[in-house]
Amino acid sequence: MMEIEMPKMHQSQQDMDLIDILWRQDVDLGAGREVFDFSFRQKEVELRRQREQEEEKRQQRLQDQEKALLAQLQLDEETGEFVPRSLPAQTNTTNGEITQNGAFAEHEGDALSFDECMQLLAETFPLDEPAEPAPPCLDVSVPPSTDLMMPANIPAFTQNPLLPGSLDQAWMELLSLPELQQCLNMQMQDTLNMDGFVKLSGEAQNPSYSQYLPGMDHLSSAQTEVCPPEYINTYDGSFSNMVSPNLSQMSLNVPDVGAEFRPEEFNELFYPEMETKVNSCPLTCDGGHMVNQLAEIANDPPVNPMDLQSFSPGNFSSGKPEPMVEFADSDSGLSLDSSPHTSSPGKSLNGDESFGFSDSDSEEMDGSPGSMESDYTEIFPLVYLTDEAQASLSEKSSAEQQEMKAKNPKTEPVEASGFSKPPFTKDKQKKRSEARLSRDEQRAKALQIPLTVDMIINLPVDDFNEMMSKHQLNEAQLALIRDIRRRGKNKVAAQNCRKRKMENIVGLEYELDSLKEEKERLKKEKSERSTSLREMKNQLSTLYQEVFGMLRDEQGKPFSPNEYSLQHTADGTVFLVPRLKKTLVKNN
DNA sequence: TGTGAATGTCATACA
DNA sequence: ACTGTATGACATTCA
Repeated sequence: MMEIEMPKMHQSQQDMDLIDILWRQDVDLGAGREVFDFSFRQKEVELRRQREQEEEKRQQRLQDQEKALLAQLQLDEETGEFVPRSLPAQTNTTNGEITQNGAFAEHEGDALSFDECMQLLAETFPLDEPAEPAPPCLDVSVPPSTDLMMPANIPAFTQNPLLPGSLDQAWMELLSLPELQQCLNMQMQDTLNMDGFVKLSGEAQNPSYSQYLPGMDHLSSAQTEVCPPEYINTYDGSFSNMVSPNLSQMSLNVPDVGAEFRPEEFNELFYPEMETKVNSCPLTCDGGHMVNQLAEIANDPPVNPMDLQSFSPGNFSSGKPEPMVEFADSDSGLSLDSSPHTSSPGKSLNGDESFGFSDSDSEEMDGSPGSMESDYTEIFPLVYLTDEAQASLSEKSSAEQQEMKAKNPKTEPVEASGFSKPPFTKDKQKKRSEARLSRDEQRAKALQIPLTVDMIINLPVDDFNEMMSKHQLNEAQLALIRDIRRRGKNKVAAQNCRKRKMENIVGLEYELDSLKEEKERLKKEKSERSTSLREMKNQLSTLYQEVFGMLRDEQGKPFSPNEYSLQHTADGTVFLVPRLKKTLVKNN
């Protein structure tokens, strides 16, 4: 339903992002999404003009870019993972292609500008270019249909991270992919040829990205191969500036915008298409035809699924063995609670959930079988983004993907070298905590919260409030910040609590041991005293008998023990007391 | 596959 | 009323 994305232009990027989020969340906005996009066409015109101007500049840069491309291709040859791809016949049209085109054609205004872009691209980057020695991505074994499908998907992911400044370069990167070029050409043709569009079915509108992710991975890895790390790195920092929630998911449209384009313009121009394409892809996959192809791609030896990690410019979480989960998440706008792993659906009160960033959602991500969220978050340390990011749902996924991607280059080499070795298995426990933290960071980034999680959690109340007042934050952002702060503090509190509990336990155990020792000591002392007392009594008895035996009466006779007894006073004086008399005395 | 440990998160009470 | 802290309970992940 929401898959048929209407052209979305914004009064402000933030507003539109919010609208987009709500839209994805099926929140009733009371009006069609296009209502919010009225400025789109106007901007499109502006973009068109700007593009023309920028075209010249881009032409100039073309040669340099081609050089870079060649270098990248060289890298591919070194890896040996990629086999030169034979360009599939453009006439080869798959369901997915049609769907994409249809979806693409859905937006009349967009279609026009896009056509121009495509033409421009075609002119700028002839198909024969990519036909260079080491066509990057796809293995020869990959079916042509796959090529058709994949370019639409992958390029978008790689594209996202591009910085405005390096956009043209990144674009060249993308263009270096034969599949992409083909796809672009096909789409252009289709766009020109197809007046109508294929209305997406419900299925299509509720895509299961997992189906084509393998292919994505494939391309991603290819892309990785193509792009030198340093080259990739150039995109990471600024990617946030131009990131559109959909961009991360979208496939190919990005490219033809001139390098001079500002990120906003870029997004505005292509966002609708991107989104449409994203949605359309699943439909294609649903068609079943593509599924097999994708499966083939996934199984394609040259490309290791984990190569995605190397996927640089911060788009995708492709590092995940099972991209499906990630997409499910990114797809959260479509079906947040659909996941069976949702720990507590509808539990969130803070609004995260409504934006697909709810805890439950996160849990879903983590908990999903095969989900590597925590793992890849570990691998891809958080990068704090600027304010320009979007607040849309898909944005979140894109943000995560970006992070993952950004981190990928680091882990990539190892994993790439050892395919058999399962990734993300080292220091998981340690990484896990990091991943947890980064999850909130991801949320914060997704909602373009201008504060770091660390700041949010650790700032004193006054400083925190001051910081909050410095930024204009919407409801969702405020809610998320509150949750992050609450969770962060509670996390620390829980850690302290457990620490104290353990300390208490240790202390009690120590005290118990001490008391046991004391008890033993006292028992031993008691025993000793008893022994001593017994000895003293014996000595006293002996002395008594000795003394008593020495006593004699007037007649020289010994006293009878039955009639007399010895008693002594406190001063040591001893008396011989008759027992009867003593008894009488006692009685008295 | 079951289990315990570690950790995060939530709910709640309290200061 | 709001915020922070403490803690029990539960969930998740991993070895």
